[in-house]
Amino acid sequence: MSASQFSTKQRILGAAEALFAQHGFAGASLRQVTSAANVNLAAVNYHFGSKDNLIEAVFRRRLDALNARRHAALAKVEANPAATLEDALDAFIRPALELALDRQGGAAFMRMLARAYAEHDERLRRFLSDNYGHVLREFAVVFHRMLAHLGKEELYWRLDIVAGALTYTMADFGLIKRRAGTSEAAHREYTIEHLVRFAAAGLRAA
Amino acid sequence: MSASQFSTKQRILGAAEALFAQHGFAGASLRQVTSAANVNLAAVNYHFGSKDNLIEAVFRRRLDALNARRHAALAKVEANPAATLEDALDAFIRPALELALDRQGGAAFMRMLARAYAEHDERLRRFLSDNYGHVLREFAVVFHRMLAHLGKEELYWRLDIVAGALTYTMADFGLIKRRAGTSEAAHREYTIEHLVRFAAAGLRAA
DNA sequence: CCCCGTATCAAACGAACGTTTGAAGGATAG
DNA sequence: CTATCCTTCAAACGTTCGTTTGATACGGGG
Repeated sequence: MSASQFSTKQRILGAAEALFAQHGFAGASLRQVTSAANVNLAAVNYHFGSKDNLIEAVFRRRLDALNARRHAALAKVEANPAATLEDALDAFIRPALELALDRQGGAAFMRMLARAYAEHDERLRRFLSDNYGHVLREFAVVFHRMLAHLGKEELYWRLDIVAGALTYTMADFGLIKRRAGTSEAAHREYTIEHLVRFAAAGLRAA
Repeated sequence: MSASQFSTKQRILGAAEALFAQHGFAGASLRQVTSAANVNLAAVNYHFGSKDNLIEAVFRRRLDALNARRHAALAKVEANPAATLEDALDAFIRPALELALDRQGGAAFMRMLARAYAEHDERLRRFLSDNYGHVLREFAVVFHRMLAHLGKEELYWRLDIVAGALTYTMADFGLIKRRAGTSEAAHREYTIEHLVRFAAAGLRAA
């Protein structure tokens, strides 16, 4: 049979991620997911309990690592007295972009994340805020220190735009083919550099 | 009865817009829509033919006017030899923000638009591109002239970010309460000015 | 008056949904 | 070998979905 080397749980998570990215949480059915994962329909409820729990598990699988890497990168920025706004933005962007460009469904995950961001679903927002909000708040503190000339209201409003722009853009990156003749590493650095410059210009604008 | 002053068709369009914004196209059912609109379930298929046609009608009702206003504003920019990048961005942003801040469901429409943008649905993309893409291409030409120092690839990529950021942000504006003591007009101008400056800084960044 | 096109209605259609059930497999420990 | 636990399976549960149907009411033009 075509069952892959991965466990039932992992196959479900991978298929769900891809289908949620493509059709949304309401639009992708458990029958589509289990069929794509080559597992029985009942396996979802056996391993995850419910569709909602499956959705949370799909987030958790990637966000635990992403959040940890962002946190570590930000800690290095905070330890460096000469760190710039660009360094802080790099700490935010680089882990996400590396995830978006990996070969194991990371691109699908970023598209799913962008959809979730746009959905404004209250249950999902609370889940994300409760489990991963603290790192984002750490970033907000650092940005506040680096952009002290902006009022708190003005800063939050700009961070909102930047976060939205970055989420949108990185979600698209898995889809954009890179320029011919460039290595993946070069493509990643090129992209990060431009995203950082773009975001920094917007945040600093008088 | 509580039937409003509007026709059955208009009541369906209004209810669908609000519910699509909140729950998405797959997540909002025709039973929810017709119940909120106080019309019979069969009215949707009678007046619009299908759910997909209803979705297109909801877009058409707002986008015809929005696109026309953007086109007119851009024509003024093109007629003015001294026009700046900020003027062109204003022509793009102002009509959308006025729509987002109107009192007749415009905020819901912008949220719906942002969701559609994030969904990457092929059918919907083709519908939007076929019906409203020509004005966006006109904007691209103007931006290309005003940012001649950027390569074509670089320009498109930045426009992509800016369009995403603006879509996201304007979708949120209907939800953000304005600062106390400011008139709606002042709030709108304040917002437009900052969005324009933010976008211009990102587009021009070296 | 009757007719006819428009509009609304309750009711039902088959299909697809998330979830549950109970039996069958398959590995491991005693 | 038997007993036990974890996993998988086909089948069915009740609900909700988009859509269709046929009857009913309404409103001018012949």
